[in-house]
Amino acid sequence: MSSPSLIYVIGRVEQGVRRELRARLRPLGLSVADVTTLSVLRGRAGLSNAQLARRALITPQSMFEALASLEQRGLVVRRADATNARIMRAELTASGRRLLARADPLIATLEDELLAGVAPAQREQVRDALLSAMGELSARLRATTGARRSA
Amino acid sequence: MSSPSLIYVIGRVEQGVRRELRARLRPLGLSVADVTTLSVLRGRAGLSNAQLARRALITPQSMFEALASLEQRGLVVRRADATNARIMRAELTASGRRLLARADPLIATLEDELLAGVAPAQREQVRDALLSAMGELSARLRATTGARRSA
DNA sequence: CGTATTTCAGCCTTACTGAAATTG
DNA sequence: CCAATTTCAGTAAGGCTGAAATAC
Repeated sequence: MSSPSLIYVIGRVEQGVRRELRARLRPLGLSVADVTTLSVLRGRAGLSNAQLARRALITPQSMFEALASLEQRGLVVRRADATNARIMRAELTASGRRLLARADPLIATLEDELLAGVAPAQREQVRDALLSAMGELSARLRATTGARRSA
Repeated sequence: MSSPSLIYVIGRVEQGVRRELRARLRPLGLSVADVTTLSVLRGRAGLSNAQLARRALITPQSMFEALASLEQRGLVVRRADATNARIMRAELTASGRRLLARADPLIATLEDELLAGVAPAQREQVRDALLSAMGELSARLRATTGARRSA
């Protein structure tokens, strides 16, 4: 295989990342999906389930399950929106914030190990390229789902 | 979120890629895992289950399931190795090769769409960086599993 | 005997589709 | 009535651990 497709390489890397992450987060009692959701909420407190789903590029049904689990464990609280009683806005609890803070260095370490052989300037380019791809995918998801407003 | 971790971005992109791929491959009756395995076998006929697993960065148990399904559908054949009757070497059948050929353009198209906003020179760098990361992960997997010989 | 491979069995994570209820 | 959100229920994809049998 002289030139494996980028799609293939991304898949393999993510697979390995997921495995490593899973193993390292287990002692904290956190799954990969947990940390993803908590991280988004830290950057953007008060997002609704639907908004979170759009951000994470998954369906609202899937995000609902992740959120429910986090709420049950007291890592997240959800309160009805002031003007729309149907919308539940979520944010981190103090304990959710603390737990996520303990996960941060584990993730940073893994990232360093992963990119050990990549120059810093290249790392920037990789992130930019992937962010661009994420934008494409996000547009595509919105198109098929019918959602029109972004978070 | 001004600077999302690369780990996070890779996860989101792969998530979206997987969703798109799944939808586009469904008409062919192929899963993402199917195509991954078939692609590896096209490049390297005669790999054993254990070798395939190491290449794909998954456990031999997981690869076994994927292979069994492919064999059942006649897309792959497996024959005992000449010198070691325990080892089953796999390769594509004619129909497996044909089906994979029909999947190729779908994947290429998705890749183009994904990288629409990324310059060709940058694409190279992205692939190189991810290949480097894959190497790190591969070494890590081998370390914990105890496998020593590469495919 | 030790090691690698294959294989079986059970389970977990994570996401999906479909559909219903609520709210603005 | 329509649109968006939340939520429940069932299902699928994909991978994991543990353990047994086989072959060298």
